[in-house]
Amino acid sequence: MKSVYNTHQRQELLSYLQGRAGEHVTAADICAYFKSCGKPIGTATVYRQLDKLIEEHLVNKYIIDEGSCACFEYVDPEAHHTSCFHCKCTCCGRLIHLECDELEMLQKHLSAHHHFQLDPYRTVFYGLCEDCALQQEEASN
Amino acid sequence: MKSVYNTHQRQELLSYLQGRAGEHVTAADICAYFKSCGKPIGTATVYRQLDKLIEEHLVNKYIIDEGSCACFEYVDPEAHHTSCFHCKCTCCGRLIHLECDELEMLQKHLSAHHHFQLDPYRTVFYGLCEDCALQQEEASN
DNA sequence: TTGCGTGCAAAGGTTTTGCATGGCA
DNA sequence: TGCCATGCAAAACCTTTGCACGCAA
Repeated sequence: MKSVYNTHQRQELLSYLQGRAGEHVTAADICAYFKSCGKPIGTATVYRQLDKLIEEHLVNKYIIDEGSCACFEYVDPEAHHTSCFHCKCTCCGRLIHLECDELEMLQKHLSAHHHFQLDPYRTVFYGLCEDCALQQEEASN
Repeated sequence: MKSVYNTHQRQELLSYLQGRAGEHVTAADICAYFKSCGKPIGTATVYRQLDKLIEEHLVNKYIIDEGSCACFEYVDPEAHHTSCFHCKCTCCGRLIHLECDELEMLQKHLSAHHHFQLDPYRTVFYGLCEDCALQQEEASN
């Protein structure tokens, strides 16, 4: 039986993440934010709290690229969970966040026809974002 | 105009990867292998060559878990028809090749509705293969 | 009071980079 | 010859861990 202490840091962190629901935040972002606020939170504490919030299903963790850092995102436990997918531009590094029914279809299709249970948290679509695709077109002309 | 030098190290590395097509290998594995052969290849060289092979679409990179190291795997360029997608089981590491019209639909959908040009070579679907999904179900019962 | 949480610093691991040398074309 | 590739070591990077102290319950 593990009790959860409602520390000042935990409250601040959770509140910050809730305020950015729908955005991706890195551990470094979080540390930088609280530092700039004049109420810094230790890096280790941020990671430890994030781990706990993940276990409580209040936060999701996304591994976009190895070598770069992980992204975290608040998930509203009340909201009925829609699958969230990510597109990463291999050119500019931009990360695009998608919630789309068609993509849930993909999930069902893979399950029904290919017996593969897609994990949207791990899966990242790589390609070119709109801007970079346009730039490459222009460059080739 | 970038030319590719066919160095001794590149040949050895490619040959090693081809011999393990269908398996996933880490950079550390590669270094250890060549060291044990008495013809060691520098770590930096391994990473640099892998990057090049990835750009040439001769090798795919897989990120199973953050914190652990990336996996690499040879992909037969002949086997690449129009659109070939890869599914990687995050449990057993199995790699599944998919050719499916529905997945081409996905590509078109992302392009049309999200202005994102999907790169099928880079993109890997992560999730559970049939066997591992069944095992996890049994385990939870 | 109990024991979990915090912060700092140091360690851990993989990957990247600088620079001089080596080798392919 | 010109340029790319290599190797070594050091740096960079994110993340985890050890330990003493602080603080919620």
